[in-house]
Amino acid sequence: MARAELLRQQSTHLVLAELKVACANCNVREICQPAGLTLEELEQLDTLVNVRRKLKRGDALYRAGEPFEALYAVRSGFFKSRVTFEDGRDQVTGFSMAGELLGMDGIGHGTHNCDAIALEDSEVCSIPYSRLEELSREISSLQRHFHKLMSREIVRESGVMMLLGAMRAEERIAAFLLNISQRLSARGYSPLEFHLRMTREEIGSYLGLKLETVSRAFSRFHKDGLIEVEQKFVRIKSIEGLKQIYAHHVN
Amino acid sequence: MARAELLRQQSTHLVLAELKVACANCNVREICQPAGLTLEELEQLDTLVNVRRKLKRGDALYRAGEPFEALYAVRSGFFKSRVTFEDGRDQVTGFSMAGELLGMDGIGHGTHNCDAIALEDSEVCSIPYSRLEELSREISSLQRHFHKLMSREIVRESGVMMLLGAMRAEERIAAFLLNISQRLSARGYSPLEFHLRMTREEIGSYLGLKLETVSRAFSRFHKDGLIEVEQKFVRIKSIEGLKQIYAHHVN
DNA sequence: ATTATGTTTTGACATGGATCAATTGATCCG
DNA sequence: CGGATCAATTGATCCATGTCAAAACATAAT
Repeated sequence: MARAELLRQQSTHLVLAELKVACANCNVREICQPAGLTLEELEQLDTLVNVRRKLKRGDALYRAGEPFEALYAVRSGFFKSRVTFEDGRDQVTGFSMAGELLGMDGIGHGTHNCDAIALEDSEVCSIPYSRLEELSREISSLQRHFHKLMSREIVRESGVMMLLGAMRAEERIAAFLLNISQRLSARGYSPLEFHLRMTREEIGSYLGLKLETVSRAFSRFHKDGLIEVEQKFVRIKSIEGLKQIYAHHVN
Repeated sequence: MARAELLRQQSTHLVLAELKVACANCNVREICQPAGLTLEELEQLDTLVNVRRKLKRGDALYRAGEPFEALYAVRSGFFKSRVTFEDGRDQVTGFSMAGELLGMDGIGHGTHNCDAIALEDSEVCSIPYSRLEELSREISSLQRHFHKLMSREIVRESGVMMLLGAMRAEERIAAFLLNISQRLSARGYSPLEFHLRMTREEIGSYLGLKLETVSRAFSRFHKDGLIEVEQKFVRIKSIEGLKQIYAHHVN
């Protein structure tokens, strides 16, 4: 065996070993590690999640139109997804934080349908889609898990349609804050204090509102004692108060 | 073998035979029959799509909260999907016509997330989900096909988010008409003349508008010579004109 | 057929959120 | 450090769409 080949193999083994350790310790296991895997299956999984990628704030993980090859598990950081219209208008379609899966829009037509932009320095694990297909034919719990993630994305989006189609400005913004709070909480962060990674304009785009309206709602909530805001830092003073904003509204 | 058991088997065979014929002639093959299947695989597929169900106008195919068991291929007819809010407000999240797949929202949490209501007498084939999982582990083209359908649902919904979040009333309605036209066309119907199966109110709910706004837009389009409308019947006089309504708008 | 119920159209008016504009405060960068 | 750029707040005004109401029309029920 040629010396170069030996070196390459060693280096590959090193990388795999590192990853194995990394995956075992990964704090965002919920994506790549469905429950009830055998040891053998776990080792196969190590061959699935194979490449890490670091992004700086503002970098695109992928862009609309690029060929689709992999899904991405967010390990750390924060992303927005955005679709752009022919005439230049765009719409933020979602925000993704650590532990969430990105890129499922690309499967249907083989090219990405939206841009995924890092809102802070971030790190993702890429999951080559063809390998995921193979493995999920062999490991039924992986298959089931993956289907659930896709379906939940569908459900998430109908929730946003509800926001956009049937709620008024302050309701949307209260729902938005509660949603962020709940997702952070599910990942072990404080549900009551957090830094928003996106601008008022990006929140507005996501919610179908102008940035001024978002800002005014924040001020209003502050005046009513529901939150404290200082730039991107938010402290929720009354979860219940926020919930009432839209629970309360009659028809 | 007991006589009853014999009878049951015969009857099962009969049903399967009927279905085989039906599936082979089915005009909405795009859901259940990915390209490139072997004969053997085709026979397996016959065991997948096993039950037909007829619905009258107004019937629910399923309702939010019901346990999820199957996906449904619309064979004929027309459905709306609808999510309902705690306080009673609801939002139409989509319309489904023959050849489209319904129910993918249920996979993620094991219960349906929305109601699917027949807007006219309709017929569906049900596809038990557990069987689909099994089969798509064996037939990779079926697996791939199913993943594409789910992904396209995600993409469809981001398109609706775009409508709701970034477009004005007349743009939304022009886009809606063009979308219906294009889907009918893809299924061999006239793209220029069709019956809307839903009310102005349902269109409005889907588009985040009030029924009066929908009605006024139709009148406006008629006045401008873009369409003819008579109740639920629509004739498109100028596809280009409709396209310009939103292509035209500058930021 | 006749009545009852639901759907659509159209007008008059109200309003929530957009737009325009000015100021202040952050953050980046040479 | 100092200027430049970007983000956020707040006020004043406007307008697209919602709301309310009435009439015409369509469909279903008796």
